[in-house]
Order: sequence, then structure tokens, then C-alpha cells
Amino acid sequence: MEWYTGAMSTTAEPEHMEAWEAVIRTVGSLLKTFEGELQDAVGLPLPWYDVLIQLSAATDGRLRMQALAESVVLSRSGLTRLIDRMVKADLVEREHCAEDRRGYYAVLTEEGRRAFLVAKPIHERGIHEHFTRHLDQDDARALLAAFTKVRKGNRL
Amino acid sequence: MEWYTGAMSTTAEPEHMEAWEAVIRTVGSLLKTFEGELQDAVGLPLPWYDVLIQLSAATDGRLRMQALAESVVLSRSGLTRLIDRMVKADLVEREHCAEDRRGYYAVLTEEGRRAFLVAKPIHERGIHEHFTRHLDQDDARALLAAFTKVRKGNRL
DNA sequence: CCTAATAAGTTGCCATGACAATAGTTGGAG
DNA sequence: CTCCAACTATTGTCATGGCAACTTATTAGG
Repeated sequence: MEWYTGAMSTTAEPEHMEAWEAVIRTVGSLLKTFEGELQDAVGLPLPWYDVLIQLSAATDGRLRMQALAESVVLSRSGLTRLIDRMVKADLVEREHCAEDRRGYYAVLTEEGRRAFLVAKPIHERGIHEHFTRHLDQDDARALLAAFTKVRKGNRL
Repeated sequence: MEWYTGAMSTTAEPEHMEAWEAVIRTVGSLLKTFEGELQDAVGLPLPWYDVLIQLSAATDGRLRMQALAESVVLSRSGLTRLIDRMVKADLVEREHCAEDRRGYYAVLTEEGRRAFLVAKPIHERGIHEHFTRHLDQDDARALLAAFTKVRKGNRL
């Protein structure tokens, strides 16, 4: 279907466009803020924290590189280097996969678990302070509903 | 661009945290999609397009580097390099600022205006296809309202 | 005025991430 | 079986962005 050809493309739904604009600018700024807070408080970059979250949520604190890359939304090569750094920092270990010898697991170390437990409340406070504090229950519900629709619509 | 989910909350606002997670995940994927579409169709990276938007919206198609850096959410040095590339591509010119000789304007060239006019409908169609198409008027309004609150609350 | 403090942009240097090519592994078709 | 296509992860190379130092210009204080 082509309802968005011709005149539509030059005057496309100003209210929707405005919403998107507000979303990306705000999210961009918030991410910078959160990155700074985590860095200052625990010396942990946000991508590291994201890996810690994913591994902490996984059974046995381990995930295949593949799965981790998808949940972190980072390229495979990007994740390889990220894990390299975290291994060097003793937060994560690599473990050869027994069933499929092509694969590797990234596994949380004790140090990694500790770092996560320290970082988590700090980051959550940041989210509250800069994001959720400004929203009431209806806002949050509407937001969640809208973004869920978009995700499903794009099969993400 | 980097897209990191917050932790699932154990605190008092699971619905808010969930909303943030949905936002950040969805936005991350959408940005990758839009970047790819723009790149394929016009060979234009998303940050370039963002600069073109800002300059097109400004009077005389010109903005101080400082102002541009803020609206694009990039550090000053980052913007310097971005503008360097766009100058090399003839989309933008630098112009010495008369009132304050420390300053520079980034100014749209004719080529820049044309590139913007080509890219704009493509990008807007992408936004429609992957984002706004899945939202009704109420969703869009709620979204805009919520993110506006957050922005004001953070003085962004 | 003249000097110190501040501001606007740029540059050096480094960290991070993407893309393409590569090595090792698996599994299926003939 | 064997060979080849597909898959997992890593590596080489390069582009991009940030921080801190620096240059040049403006402003404030005495």
C-alpha cells in the first residue's frame, strides 16, 4: 500500500514527527547523563554495565557471544572487543563451549557480580532521578504501550 | 549510537523501569534501521542529516558551532570533525563570525540544501514506516507530552 | 589601559565500534 | 565418506567521537 506517496511525503504527520524528534533528543541526552553518572560513581562505562545486566539475568551468569551481542545491540566484533576489556578487568571470563566448539560463553566472575551489585542501584537511581520521576503512572503506561506497539510492528 | 537497557527494577516503580527499557531498546533498533536506509538511499550518515535539519531550520541556513553542537548532542570537538567532513563534501561552509571573531558559523551550501531535500522524504518515510505507522493520534500525543516533561524536568 | 579570567573552536591523542576478511567448526547433499 | 555451504567468533583496518591541551578573542577587575 502506498498512502504515503506524493504530498504525504512532504507534509508527513507533524505531530508524529515531533514525537519522534522529542524521543531521540531526550534519549540521547539521558544516555550521556547515565554514562557520566556510572562512570563517576563506579568507573564503569554503560556498555559494560549492560553486559553485566544481561549476564546476571542469565542462568549461571553465562551467555553465548551471539546471544549477548543481540541483547546488547552491538555488532559481533564490537562485542568481542568489549568482552576482551572486561576479561582484562576480571569482570568476565571466556569459556569454550563444549557442545559447539565454534562458540564461546561469556561468564560472570565473582568480581563481576560484585561490580554489578554496586552499579545497579546507582544506575536505577539515575533513571528515577532523570526519567521516571517526571512521569506519572499514565505517562509510563502510555509510553510502554506505544513502544510495545512499535516493537511488535517491526518484529523486534 | 549505543543503546543500553536499564536493569529490571526491584524498586518501587517496575512500570516506569519497564517503560525506559522499552524506549531504549526500540529507539536503538530504529536508529540502526534509519541509518541504514539513509545510507543506502542517499549515502548520508544520520548525523550529517541531523546537521542538515538544524541548519535548514535556522534563519539563513546558518548556526554557530556551539549552538549546533548542543542541538545535535555532540561534543564541540566531535562537531568540528563532523563539519570538517561535510565541508569536504561541499554540503556546508564555514564562515567567520563578524560580531565575535572567536566564533564560526556553519552555513548550508546550495548542495547542502539539495541533499537535504532529497534525504528528507526518504527519512520521513522511514519514520512513518517503522514508527508512526504503528501509533494513533493519542499515542503520539502521549509520547510527546511525556518526553517533553522529561526534557523540561532535566532542563534540556 | 593592562592583565587575568573566561569563552569559542580546533587539534593531538586515544578509546570504541563497524565492516570485511579470516580461521575454525558443523552439517547436509551427493 | 567427502566436499562445500553456512555458522561462530575473532582480527585487521578504518571512521568516529571524547577529553584535555592549546590558540585566539572577549570581558572583567584593578
